[in-house]
Amino acid sequence: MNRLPVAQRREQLIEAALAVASRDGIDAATVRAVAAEAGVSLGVVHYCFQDKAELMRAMAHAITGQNAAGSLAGLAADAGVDQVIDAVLGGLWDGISTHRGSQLLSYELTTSSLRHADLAQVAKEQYAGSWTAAEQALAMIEQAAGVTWSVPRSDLARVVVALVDGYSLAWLVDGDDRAARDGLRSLGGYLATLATPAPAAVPGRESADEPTDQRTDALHDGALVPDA
Amino acid sequence: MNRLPVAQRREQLIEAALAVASRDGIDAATVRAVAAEAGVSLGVVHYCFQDKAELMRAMAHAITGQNAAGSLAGLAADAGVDQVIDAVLGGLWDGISTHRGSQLLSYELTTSSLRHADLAQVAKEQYAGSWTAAEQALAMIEQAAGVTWSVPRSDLARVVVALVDGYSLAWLVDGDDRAARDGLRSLGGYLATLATPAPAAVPGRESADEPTDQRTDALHDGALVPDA
DNA sequence: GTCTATAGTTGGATAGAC
DNA sequence: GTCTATCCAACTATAGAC
Repeated sequence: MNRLPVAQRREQLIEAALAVASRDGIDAATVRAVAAEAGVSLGVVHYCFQDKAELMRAMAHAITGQNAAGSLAGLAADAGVDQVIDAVLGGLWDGISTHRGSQLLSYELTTSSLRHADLAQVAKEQYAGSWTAAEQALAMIEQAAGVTWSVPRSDLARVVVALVDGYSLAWLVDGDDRAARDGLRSLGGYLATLATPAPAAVPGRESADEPTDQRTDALHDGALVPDA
Repeated sequence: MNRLPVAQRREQLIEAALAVASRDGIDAATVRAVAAEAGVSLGVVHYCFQDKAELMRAMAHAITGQNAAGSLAGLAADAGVDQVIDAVLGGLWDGISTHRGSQLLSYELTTSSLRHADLAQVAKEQYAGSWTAAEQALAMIEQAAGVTWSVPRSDLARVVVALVDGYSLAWLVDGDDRAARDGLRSLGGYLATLATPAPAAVPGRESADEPTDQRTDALHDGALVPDA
């Protein structure tokens, strides 16, 4: 009915594809189903996208974009390292657990990408995006809490992404939100373990405690495992 | 050609399904493709399995079984905790990295299971199996190295599985075997952190070092992040 | 028990009217 | 730009000959 410019139509179709795929799975996101969801006819989709793979790539690009955006928001004012870390990880998990379908779709996209040459770039972009986002989050923690990491940020980012992936998968399977949250709090405790007061950034703050004791305490508090 | 008893024919078809799905992906494992791989005609598959879902369930059961079996083997004689842990994790990773297709198929099965009611049990069985296998591996480490964990085994198992999953996914995407191995060695260092000498098992061994210092040293050595 | 043949769907892609 | 109609391929599943 409505006559729209192609670019706008594309956005509408990508949105529809995301809706269908998040709700019913990647296999259900057929060209027909996407067209129906958007309320347009089959031909329109093929007019806007060369083939189905291009639609899937566009959809993947959209979902990784919103994932990256999600983890950026909501960082409180400067507080203790533990509080800042917990806030970031908590916000990250809220974003994940309130979008179960999207999260599952992300993994479906990853595995699909690893099988089909058409989508080869998708998985690489997903993880490049995740690692970058994790590094940025770590950088924000540094800035907000006035600390630096005793380990390269890129290595730390890889651990965080791996553990979040692992807990997300487990949560998708057994739905145990508590276990995931406890696991992430433990990861937070472990991260605090690796934070040391920044040398010059915030003067008049480095007098209280030396890093080494802080580490040991944080380890006992939570480390990577839920409190016994 | 050959006339086989049904049970044997089923095994052959399951094997064929695993071959196709590991090589070309779960979507390529159609009834037709499995029949062709096994060298039988289409009707035979429907004679042995009620429908495709039953074949997929059987295939999933087979792959989780061999995964569990894989992590059991190869545990050296008693040595230091670090050596035993590294041996177990190393063996685990060898099993994963030499079967890329199977590993990817496992994740495809998980996501498929989470979408299709027909396969609802598959993912639950996968993770029940993984967690159990991890707990058993942890128990074997306890026995072989003469230690106990300062944290519930079930919690520890969940961390191990999550991290292995996360690193496996990342490795499937970027193929960085080094990063995965380093990450797992770090996990090993972290696990050693939580191991304390067993109270009564091996007498004449608890005199040297008290647990607390051991923890701190292990943390500095490796923890969860590759050595800087 | 095994095969061929075929029914019945579904999905990707295109042609051509409007 | 949009829609209808259609082609073609691939899939699951079954029926029936041998």
